[in-house]
Order: sequence, then C-alpha cells, then structure tokens
Amino acid sequence: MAKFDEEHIAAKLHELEVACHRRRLPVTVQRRVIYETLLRRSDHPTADQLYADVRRRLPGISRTTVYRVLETLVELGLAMRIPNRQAVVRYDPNTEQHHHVICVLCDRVEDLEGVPLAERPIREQAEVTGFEVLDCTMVVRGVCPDCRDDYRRRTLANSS
Amino acid sequence: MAKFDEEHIAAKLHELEVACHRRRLPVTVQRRVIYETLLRRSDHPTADQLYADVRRRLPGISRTTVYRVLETLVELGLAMRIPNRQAVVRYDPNTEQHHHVICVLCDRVEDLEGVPLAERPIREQAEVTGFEVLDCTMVVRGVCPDCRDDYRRRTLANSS
DNA sequence: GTTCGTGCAAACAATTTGCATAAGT
DNA sequence: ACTTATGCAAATTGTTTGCACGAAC
Repeated sequence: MAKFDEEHIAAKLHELEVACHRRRLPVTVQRRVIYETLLRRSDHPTADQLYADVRRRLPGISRTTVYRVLETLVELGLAMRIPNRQAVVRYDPNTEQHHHVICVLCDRVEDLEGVPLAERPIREQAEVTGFEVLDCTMVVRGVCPDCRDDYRRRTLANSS
Repeated sequence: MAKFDEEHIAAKLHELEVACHRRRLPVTVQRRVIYETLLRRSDHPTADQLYADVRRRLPGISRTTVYRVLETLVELGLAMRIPNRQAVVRYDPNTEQHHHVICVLCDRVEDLEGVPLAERPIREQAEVTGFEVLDCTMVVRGVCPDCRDDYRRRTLANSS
C-alpha cells in the first residue's frame, strides 16, 4: 500500500505538471509541495491546517500563498472544495464523484465511496430550473462516533 | 395563491409559537418578524440580506439579533442552513427534504423539489463509517441561466 | 420577580487585496 | 526578458462574544 501510495502521488504530481503546462502556469515549488501535502492527507484539511503542515517543509511560505494555490488547484480540477456548515472551506484531492458525511458537532468530514447516485432524475429536474448542471454531491449530516455520547446527552437535555 | 400564502404563513407563525412554548422560550417580536420575513422570501437569503429586510419593519434591530434568532430557528427545526461554496451561510424555511442547485458563478440557490432520493444505500454506507445519519441533501453545482453566457465565454478563453 | 433576549461595541476568524520582489519559463 | 507567483501587511467580510438594559412569562 505504501508503494502504491508513492506511485499514486508521483502520478498525481505529474498531472499537476501537465495541467500547469496546458494552462501555461509555472510549476512552482509551492504548488508542488501544497498539492503533495494535500494528497498525503485524507482528512479533508482546511487551508489553515494545510498551511501549518506545509510550513514544516517550506518554513518561509505565506498563508496567502496556500489560499491562492488551493484555488488554483480547484481551477485545474485537481482538488475540490467541500461545502460544510461552518464558515471554513475544506479541500479534497479526490475529484472523482463521491459523497461526504459531516459531523454536525465536530465538523469532521468523512468520504462515502461506492454509492452510485441516480443522477438522471436530478439532472432532469435541475434543467427544469434552467440551470446547466456541472456535478452533484450528496451531503450527509450526521454524528460521528466520537461525538455520539455528547449528542445523546444534549438531545435528552432538550426534550426534558 | 396569495390567500394560500397568507394562510401558510399564519400556520407557520403558529408553529413558531408552539415550538417556543415547548422549549419555554419567549416569543419575541424579533423572532416573529425574522421568521415571517424568512418565510416570505424564496431566495434562500443570508443573515445579512435578512437583516436589511427586517430593518424596514424593525428599524432598531441589531445584526447580532438576526444571527442569533436564525440559529434559534434552526434549533427549533423551523429553518435549515444551506451548505454553499462561499463562506456565507444561507437559510431556508423549508425543512422538508429537498435539494439545491447552486450557481458556481453568482452563488444563487434554487430549490429542486420532487426528486425522491434513494436514501437507503447512502444511509447504509454512512453507517459503515460509524456515523449516525441525520439527513442527506443533494448539492448540485451548476450555472444559472443569467450566468450561462459569461460561463461559456470563460470556458472558451481557458481552453485556448 | 425571574429568566431569557436584545442591542451595542468590540473581538474574532477566515479569507482577500495591493504592491514590491522573486521565481519559473 | 517576460510573465506569473510569492510574501508581507493591511483590509474586508461574516460571525461571535461580553455585558448592561429591557421585555416576556
């Protein structure tokens, strides 16, 4: 799995180069390191979490750059923003269609793979509104295992 | 339709009173006016848009109160937050299950009613991750009619 | 009368912008 | 050489908090 990961990361970094060349954007160290850092995390980090992480390899990097590079990655189709309930953007390097569960208490995000979505009816309905559909994602709100006890406690307190 | 709307709004305002009593929360003017204003809009307003609107009826109201009351409405189950790509929260007084299309350019939100979602497989998959599922919504990203030309123009420019 | 809400001002956090400098091509 | 990105500091935006006063039960 480790070897596969390295191969996977190398392949993805190559994709970054190709995408940059196609758009005539320079392949900077920052872009490479930020993308690689994002690829190595599976926890859908926020820009600030990535900043803290990237800083260890590039101590001089600025927070601004992290924000800017992440948006560039989104434009290049190499990352996606996850819509979440808080006013913090989270990023995911997996741009294949998949869904997310978000904990309503701690805001943790988890992937839901292998749920083929019946997109057809949604696309059709969306086109009734005049929208041109780009993609659809399921956002599942829930309570993660770590917060379950806390959640039960609160719910009981409210219904009293 | 107008008469129905008024009846509908009266019924919903009554729901607010019931919900407040049940939780032993005072039914304040602000709560009533903010909820009614939200009910009369179908554009999924942000807290700030509602503030501007509510101000006309309650000139002395503070922005803080609008934010606080909206969160109370969510807790009471009378409104829901819509996850959107920007760092701005939007509110919807329709708490029935329904989905949303969001314009990637202007961030406008439209309802998608009548798309029965096959929730079963999603819930099952979510429970594999250990999450207790509360609800699931489809988030469709797309381009609204007003932004379509702009979008086509940008896309062509990028692929050149 | 007691509890909870409201308004204000100030704090905060996440994100964006303008501009001079430094890299990448 | 030329273009585009980067780093810094400052500005902006959306939202939250502490506290004194006022309204609802």
